[in-house]
Amino acid sequence: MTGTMQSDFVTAQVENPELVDRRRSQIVAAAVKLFGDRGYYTVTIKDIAKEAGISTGLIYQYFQNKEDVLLLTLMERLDRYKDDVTKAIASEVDPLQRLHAAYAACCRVVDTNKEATVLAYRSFRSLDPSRRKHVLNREREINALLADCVRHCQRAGLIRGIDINLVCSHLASMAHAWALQSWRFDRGYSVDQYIADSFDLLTKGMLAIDCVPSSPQTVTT
Amino acid sequence: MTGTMQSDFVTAQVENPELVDRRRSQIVAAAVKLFGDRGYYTVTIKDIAKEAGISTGLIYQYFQNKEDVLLLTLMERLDRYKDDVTKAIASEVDPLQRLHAAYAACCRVVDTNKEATVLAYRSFRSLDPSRRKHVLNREREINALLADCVRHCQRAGLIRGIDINLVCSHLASMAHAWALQSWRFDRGYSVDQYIADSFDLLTKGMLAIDCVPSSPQTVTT
Amino acid sequence: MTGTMQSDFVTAQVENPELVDRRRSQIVAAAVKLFGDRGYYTVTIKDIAKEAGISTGLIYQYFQNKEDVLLLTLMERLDRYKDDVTKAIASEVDPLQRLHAAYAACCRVVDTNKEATVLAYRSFRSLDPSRRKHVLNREREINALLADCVRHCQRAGLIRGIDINLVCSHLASMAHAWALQSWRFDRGYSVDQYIADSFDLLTKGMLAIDCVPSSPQTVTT
Amino acid sequence: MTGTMQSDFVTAQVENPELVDRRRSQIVAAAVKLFGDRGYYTVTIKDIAKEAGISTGLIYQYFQNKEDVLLLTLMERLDRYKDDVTKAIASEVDPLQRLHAAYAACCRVVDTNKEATVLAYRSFRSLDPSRRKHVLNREREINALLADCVRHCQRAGLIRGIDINLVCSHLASMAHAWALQSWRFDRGYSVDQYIADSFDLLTKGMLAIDCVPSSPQTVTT
DNA sequence: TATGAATGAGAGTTCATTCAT
DNA sequence: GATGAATGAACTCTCATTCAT
Repeated sequence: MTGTMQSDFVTAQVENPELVDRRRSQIVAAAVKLFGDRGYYTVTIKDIAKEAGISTGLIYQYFQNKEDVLLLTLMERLDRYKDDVTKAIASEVDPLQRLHAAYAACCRVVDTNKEATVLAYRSFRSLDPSRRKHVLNREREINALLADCVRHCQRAGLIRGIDINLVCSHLASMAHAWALQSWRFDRGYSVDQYIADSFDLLTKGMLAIDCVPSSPQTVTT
Repeated sequence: MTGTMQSDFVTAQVENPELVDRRRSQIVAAAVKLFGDRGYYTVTIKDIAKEAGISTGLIYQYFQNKEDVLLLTLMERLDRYKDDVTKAIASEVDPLQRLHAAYAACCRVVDTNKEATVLAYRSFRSLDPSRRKHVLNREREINALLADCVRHCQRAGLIRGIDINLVCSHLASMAHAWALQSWRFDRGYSVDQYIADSFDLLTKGMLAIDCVPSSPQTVTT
Repeated sequence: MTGTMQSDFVTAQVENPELVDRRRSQIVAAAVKLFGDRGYYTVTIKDIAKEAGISTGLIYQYFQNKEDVLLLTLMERLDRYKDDVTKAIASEVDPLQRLHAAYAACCRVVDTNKEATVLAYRSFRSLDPSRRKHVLNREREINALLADCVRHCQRAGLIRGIDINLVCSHLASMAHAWALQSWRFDRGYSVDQYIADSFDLLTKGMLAIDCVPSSPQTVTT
Repeated sequence: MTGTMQSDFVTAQVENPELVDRRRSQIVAAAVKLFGDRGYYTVTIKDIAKEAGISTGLIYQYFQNKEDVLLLTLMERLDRYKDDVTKAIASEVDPLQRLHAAYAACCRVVDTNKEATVLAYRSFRSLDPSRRKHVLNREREINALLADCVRHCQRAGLIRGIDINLVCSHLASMAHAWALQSWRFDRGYSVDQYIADSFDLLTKGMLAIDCVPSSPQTVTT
C-alpha cells in the first residue's frame, strides 16, 4: 500500500509507528499548504511548526531535515495520485474507456490539488539526486498505469502505433496543464468540461479534414 | 522591439543606457546559467557577480534587488522566444505550415534552452504578483502568435472548431514537455523527430479508427 | 569511605539509596566513557542514556542536570585515585619508599585511566564555582596524602627543605604528564619504566655534577 | 616569521592581507579573552563579535567556522611562546644558563597568559584531528628548542644521560603547572621565585643526600 | 562607475530539560 | 520508578543589501 507516512528513506527518531504516521501527516498537511502557497524556500520550519500546531523541535523527531519534509510532501501527493488512478481504472473493461477513466482521474487529482501540482514542478529540483530518484520512481509507477491503458488500446486496434512514451507525455502534460496553465482558461470552465474537451482533442486531433490529412511533416527535416 | 535590457519596470541607478544594456546582459547571462543549474534560491548574488566577473555591489547599480535579476532573466528568454516564433512564421503563408513552423520554433527554443524552460516553471512563483504580471503579459503575447496561427487554420477550415485556448495550451504543453519531461524520452530521440511526432499526434489524434470514433465523453459527467 | 555514588551535594529524586547508587554508577560509567572520548559538551544526555541503556528522563531522577553528571564523573575518578594511593602507602614504612609507592600509585591511576585524566583537565572549568570547590577539596585530600609522604621524608632528613607545595606540584605534574603529554613518549615506553625514570629524575635531579652545582639562580632575580 | 595572522590552513574571504591580519588579530584578541574566561563551548560567535566590536557575519569573512577561530587562538599563543623562547636563548652561551633562560621564558609566557595556557589544555581536544596536527607541530617546534638546550648541556657533561623527552616533559609540565595548578601556590609567591625554586628542584632533585643516593628503583618492577 | 568589506536579520538545527503516561 | 515524546531557547552560519572608498 502506498498511502502511508511510513517510509524507508526518511527516518524518524520516534519509534511508535502510529505516532510517526499521525505526526508526519500533520506536518505534511501543514507543509502542503504552506509550500503550495509560497514555495519551498520561503517557508520556514518555524512556519510549518506553527501551522501544524507543534514546536519546531518536534519536526526533527520525524524528519531528518527540511528537505525530507519536502520529499514526503511530494511523495504523499504521488501516492494519492497513484491510488486514485488505480481505483479509477479498476472497474473499467473497455480499453478506451479505461484510458479515459485514467486520464480523467489524473485531471481530477490535479484539480483537487492544484497547488501541490504546481509545487511538484517548482520544487522537484530542490531535492538532491537521491531524493529525486524516489520521486521519479513513483512518477514512473503512475506512468506505467497510463502506459498500460494505452498499450491495451493499441492491442485492441483502437489507437494507432504511436510511441507510448509520447502518448503518455501528452496525457500527463494535458492533465498538468489544468493546474500549470490555469491562467489560460475561463473561470467558468469546469474540470469535467476540460476532461471532455481535452480528451476529445487528444484522441481525435485538431484537424477538420478527417482521415488522411496532408501532413506537413516533410517540411520538418 | 523586445530584445533589450532596457526596461521600464526594472530601474537602474546608472544613467548611460548602453552601459545599462551591456551590464545587464552580462549579469543576466550569468544568472541564466546559474539559476538554470541550481535554481533561484540556492544561487547567491555573490555567485552571479563572480560568474559575471564583476563585484557584488555593481549588480545593485543595475537591479534593485535579486528578484529583479530573476525577472529580467525570465523576460529575456521570453523575448528570444517571441522573436524566434515571430521570425519562424514570417515567411510561411499556408496556414497549417505556419502553425507547424510556430510549433517547431517553440520546441527549438525549448530545446536550445532546456534549463531556462525548467527555470521558468520553477521560479515564476518566486516573483511577487506585480512582477508575475510582466511575465504573464509577455507569455500572452507569445500565446497570441500561436492563437493567430490556429485561428487562420480554423478560418481556412483546416482545424475544427475547438476552443483556441485549449489548442494553444496543448501546443505549449507539448513544447515544454520536451524539457520538463525529458526523462521520458530516449537519448537518441531528436528534437526534429519529436517535433514531427508530436505535431502529427496533435493534429491527427491518437485514434486508429479514422473519422467519427465513438466518443467516451458521455461517461465523463 | 569515598567510593560511593551517594553524595550530599548532588541530590536525587529517587529515595532508595541502593538504587541511587546502582543507577548513578551505571550513568557515570557511561559518562566516563563518552566524556572521555568526546568531551563534555559534545556528548548529549541522550548519548549517555543510550550508552547506559536507560531513558533520558531517568537521568534526571538521579541528577539535577547535566553538570551534576560531570561532577560525579570527575569525583568518582578522584575517589578511586584517593583509594589507590591510600592503599599503596598503607603497607610502606620507609619514608622514601612510601613516597615512591604514592607516586607510583598516582602514575598507575593515570595510566589505567588516561581519558579520564585528560577529561579532568578539559572539563574542570565547565563546572560552576560551587561544584569546582567539591572537586578541589577532593584533589586537596589526595594532595595531602602526597604532602604527608614528603613531610615524612623531610623529617627523616631524606629530602631537603624544599617547599612541600612545590614538590607536590612537581609529583602531580609528572604523573599527569603521562596522560597529557603521551605524544612525547615512544609507544614501547611502559608506565613502569616511566615511573622508575621520572622518580629518579624527580629525586636526583638532572645535573651530572653531583653535590654543589653552580646554580644559575642568581641570574633570575 | 611565526607571529602573523596569515595562515595557509585557515582561509579568509577577504583578500587584502593587511586587513586580514588586523581583523583576525582583533577577533582572536576577543576570543582569547572570552575563551580564556569561559571556555570554547560556552562562548558564542555573537559574544566574540560583540567583544571585538564587529558584526557576527564579519567573523565568517575571516574564519571559515568557529573551530578555526579556536585554532588561530591557540596558534597565536604558541607563536608568541616560540618567539619568546627563541629570543630568550639567543643571547645565552653557557649551556646551563641557556637552558635556564629557556625554562624561565616558558614560565613567563605561561604567567602573562595563564588563561590561554589553561585554554590550551581545555580546548585542544575540541579541535578535529587535522587542526590538532597544526597545533602539535608548533608545540613540537617549541619542544625542539628546549630539547636542543638540554642536548647542549648533556654534551657539555652538565646533565646526565637522561632521556631528553623525559626532561622536556618535565620542564614543560613544571612551566604549565604555574597556570594549571595555581591553586597550590600562595598569592604572594612570584613567578620569579617559582622559576628559581622549580629550576633548582628540576636540576638538583629533591634528595638531601647528595651524590649517589640509594635509589628505590628496584622496588618498582 | 565600480569595489568589496561590513552588516544583521533570520535561516536550519540541536539538545537540556520537562511531564504525561 | 521509568519512559520517551514534546518543548523552545539558543546555537552556528548565510546572504541580500548597503556604503565608504
